[in-house]
Amino acid sequence: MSVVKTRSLSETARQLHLTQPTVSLQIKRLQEEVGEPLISMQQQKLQITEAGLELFRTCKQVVGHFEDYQDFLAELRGGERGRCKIAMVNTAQYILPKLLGPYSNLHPHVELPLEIGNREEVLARFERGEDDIYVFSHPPSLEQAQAARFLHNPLEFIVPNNHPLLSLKQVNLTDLMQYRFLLRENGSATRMLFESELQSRGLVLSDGVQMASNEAIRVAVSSGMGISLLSHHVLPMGDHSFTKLQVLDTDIASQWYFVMRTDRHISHAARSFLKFAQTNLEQYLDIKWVRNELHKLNIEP
Amino acid sequence: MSVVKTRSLSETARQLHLTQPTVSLQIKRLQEEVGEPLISMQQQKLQITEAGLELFRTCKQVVGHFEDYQDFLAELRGGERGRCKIAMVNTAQYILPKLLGPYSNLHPHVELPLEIGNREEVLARFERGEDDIYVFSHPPSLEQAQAARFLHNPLEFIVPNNHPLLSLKQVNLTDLMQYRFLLRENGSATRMLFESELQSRGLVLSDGVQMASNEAIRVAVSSGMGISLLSHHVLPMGDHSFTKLQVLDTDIASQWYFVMRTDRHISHAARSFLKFAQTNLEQYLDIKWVRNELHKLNIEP
DNA sequence: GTTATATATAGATAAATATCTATGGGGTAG
DNA sequence: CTACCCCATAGATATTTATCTATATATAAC
Repeated sequence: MSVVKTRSLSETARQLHLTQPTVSLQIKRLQEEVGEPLISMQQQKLQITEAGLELFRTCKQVVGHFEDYQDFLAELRGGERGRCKIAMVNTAQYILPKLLGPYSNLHPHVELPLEIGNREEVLARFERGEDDIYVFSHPPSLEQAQAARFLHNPLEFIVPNNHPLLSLKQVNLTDLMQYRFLLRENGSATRMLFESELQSRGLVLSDGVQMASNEAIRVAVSSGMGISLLSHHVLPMGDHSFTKLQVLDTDIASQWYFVMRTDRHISHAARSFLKFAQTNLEQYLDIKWVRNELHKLNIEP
Repeated sequence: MSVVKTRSLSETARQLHLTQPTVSLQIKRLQEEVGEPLISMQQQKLQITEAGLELFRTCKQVVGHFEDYQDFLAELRGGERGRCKIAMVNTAQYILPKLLGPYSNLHPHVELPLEIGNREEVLARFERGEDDIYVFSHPPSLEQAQAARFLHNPLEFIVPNNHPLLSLKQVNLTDLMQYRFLLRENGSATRMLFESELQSRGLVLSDGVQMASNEAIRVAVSSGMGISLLSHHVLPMGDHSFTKLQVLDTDIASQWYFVMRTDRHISHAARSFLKFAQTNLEQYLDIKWVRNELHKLNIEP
């Protein structure tokens, strides 16, 4: 490269802190490799041949490509580019987009593929290490898991409008047992939490119906099919097709956690997203429920 | 590269006839060099990371550029591309384009810079080795020169229309001596030839005027300024503003030669042009004058 | 549980590579 | 004509590189 600019082997050697024979030999070998003369002497001046010039152009382009790659790496490292795969349990899909949206606007080149499943499915993904970040209500207590709470998740009882319970002055958990309960499938965090509450108080449901999604349950309650317990964050603000029920002696709540594997490499994009979350949780989520413990995650490089 | 396709280090090793540790180590070192993980294991399957994929793309492009360069070299070697610098004496500029035109159409990517000068100038260029091919009437007899005749160059006497000589039944060289002769500068091949002819016959010109170009001489003769001796090839066919004079006892002619240096690398384009000339001289030049001795040049690689 | 397969690591080695110093030849400029 | 600058070549050497064998580890298949 330098030879093309200086048109002199000796000068090149000086610039590169090499000796002249070294440069001479390098050029000679390069010519043998190419099979064509790359330079020629003309009136004691070194000329670059056509083949030499074209090789020079080729090399410039190649160097350009590697520089582009370095730029790509820089963006990757800065968290401006890359991929951050997130797997979350169903309930979280109502709340996480409030964070993902602003983040995605700030880092448009970061891919954010989302996986949504029930607890069991997300757990399986975690065990296979398919994603960068997992969102659980009840993080697995495996040693490869590091978890940090970020949001309080209060559960609320909902009943159809005009339900008999609404006419009572005050309602206790026991009062609810006689009604048909609509619940998510076994293993769902909400259901686990509810059932353990019942068990610890020695209560038993008289009638339970299993439904596949939070929306299905909400709509079913609205149409009088039964009563249920749902995450506060799942209930649309302006929806009056059902009624929230205050149950005096009961306060069931869980937390949401960001979970990561300790034994897997943390992608720059994931690191970048978590940092963003750590500093912006309060801004994008209802500050009433925010529980920012993201510092517990080991996200520094 | 193969790793990206096979998604397996062992399989790659088999395909490349290497052992698995070799591939493993190579990838490891590549990752250390890049400073980012390029592959990752996921459920026992090898995944390529973003950084890895981007590097793969970069490498494909780089390989592409070198393949382009190989194509360039192939064209260069086939004489379809490159440069063939030709320096010729003034007189030759009337005849050589008849060869250069068809050749250039056949090989549009070959650059054909032409240098035109008087004998002295072209000789200087030859000595400095500035061009690939030289065209002389009287090739230098240096040992670094190899020359091959390709065209007979008869010289013709021209006189103004209605010149007294035209009324003579027959004209001898001696008859011309009393008239003013228009001649090219000293060192011109035509002049050299003419003067040596005069000298060998003990003749002396009474009056000579030196002019810089063949055209100037032709026009000057037409306008009655004197008489001259010019190459047959310089005289336009349909021009009747002057008259050719048959001189009985005199037949002056020279030859045109392609000349090359033996001590310089012959460019593929030059080789290609000379081959073209060798096989097509008769087609593009008046066959009456062609003297094809190009086989004397050592133009095989 | 045993076997097979995939990747990772350590240690050894032969080949290739990048250098250097020393020297020779050709040409230019005092 | 001599000193100087340029490039070319030869010989020596130290480092780097590519590669192997042997072995360990983890997972999947039987």
